Amino acid sequence: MTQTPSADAPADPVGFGRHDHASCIADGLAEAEARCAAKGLRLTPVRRKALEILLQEHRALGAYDMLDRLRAAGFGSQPPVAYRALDFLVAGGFAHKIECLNAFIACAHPGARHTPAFMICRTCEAVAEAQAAPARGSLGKAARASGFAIERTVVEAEGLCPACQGGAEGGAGDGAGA
Amino acid sequence: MTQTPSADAPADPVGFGRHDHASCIADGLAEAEARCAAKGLRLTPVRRKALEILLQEHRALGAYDMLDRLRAAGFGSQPPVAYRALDFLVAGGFAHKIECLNAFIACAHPGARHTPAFMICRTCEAVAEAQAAPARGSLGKAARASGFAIERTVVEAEGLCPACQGGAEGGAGDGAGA
DNA sequence: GCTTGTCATGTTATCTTATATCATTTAAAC
DNA sequence: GTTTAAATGATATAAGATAACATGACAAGC
Repeated sequence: MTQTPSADAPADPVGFGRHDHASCIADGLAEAEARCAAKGLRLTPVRRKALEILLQEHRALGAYDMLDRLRAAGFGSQPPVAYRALDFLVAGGFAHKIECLNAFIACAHPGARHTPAFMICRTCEAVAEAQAAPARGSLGKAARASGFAIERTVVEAEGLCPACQGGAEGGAGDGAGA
Repeated sequence: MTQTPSADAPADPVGFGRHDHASCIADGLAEAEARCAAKGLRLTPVRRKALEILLQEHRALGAYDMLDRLRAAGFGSQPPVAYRALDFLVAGGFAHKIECLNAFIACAHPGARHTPAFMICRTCEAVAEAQAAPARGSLGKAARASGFAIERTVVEAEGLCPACQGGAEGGAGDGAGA
């Protein structure tokens, strides 16, 4: 079931479009280190490793998948190990939880105060993060009309990414252009 | 955007504020019966009871809460009993799943083909359903820009309902009650 | 009436996701 | 170096969800 990308795929099929994935990881870690230093947060080894694991894929990872990988990296092997690291990353804005998958993904816009929205491919499981402004649309209108005070929003769209449309739905195909 | 309060909301967010709750239940059941008859779906006793249970509250119910109530009503007591009834209701558009709560709620606009959005009070747990148009806002823009084809959206807002703002957070107002 | 196919239900078992709790260790502050 | 707070390790269990199979209800066809 596992598709282990990034092992031998030169161009990552995930993330909707090609990009310099190595810099995704390096930049994400550097950004997290800088922000933790600035805010007095402690990016401990297990937390750093968890973030690195998330950054390796543009897809959401379940807590137990994370746990497996942390264990493989020599960290503890009980659920709280993964959940605590993930909680830290989410609280610090370095990762997000995808509610409809019960899974976690590295934040694509760390540092920015933002309201994330996610596009989730149901075939290849790639996830792209966009900015949402739900409070400005019909939801915001309904909230104002009813007096509801929005504190946090969850916006997730499930569908097909460019590579998985048009019959190439097996996903993961290298040659799949847009 | 327009900020006209309360006057022009096309679909009122049932759940916050007082209303004839008895008719919520009666109307919901009648609507479901009519739509099942029209579509050849079977609203069996356990399914009907599950819908009635959901309609009794403007808040989300976990599958195991549902199971408890179904058991109390004389139906089976194993998880699939609740999950099957809930699956039927969700598939038929009579109920929705609130992803960030892992819980279920009766649809407030049955019959209408719609993209629901939810406002969830973190204090009293009341949930109101509104209409969303996520594909028209920044999410839709991002989807078009990246070539992502949206099939389903999850839009949920967590915050405080009118009754729970301003110190009266015990849910004293009980806007959804009786 | 009986058979057959289909859908729904009951039940067992198991799997996945998540948290409470307490002991121990590490890092930092003094 | 001692104190203190935070982080980690480990055990146990709660909560959410599904797979698999047996039984039952009911309509269609013989």
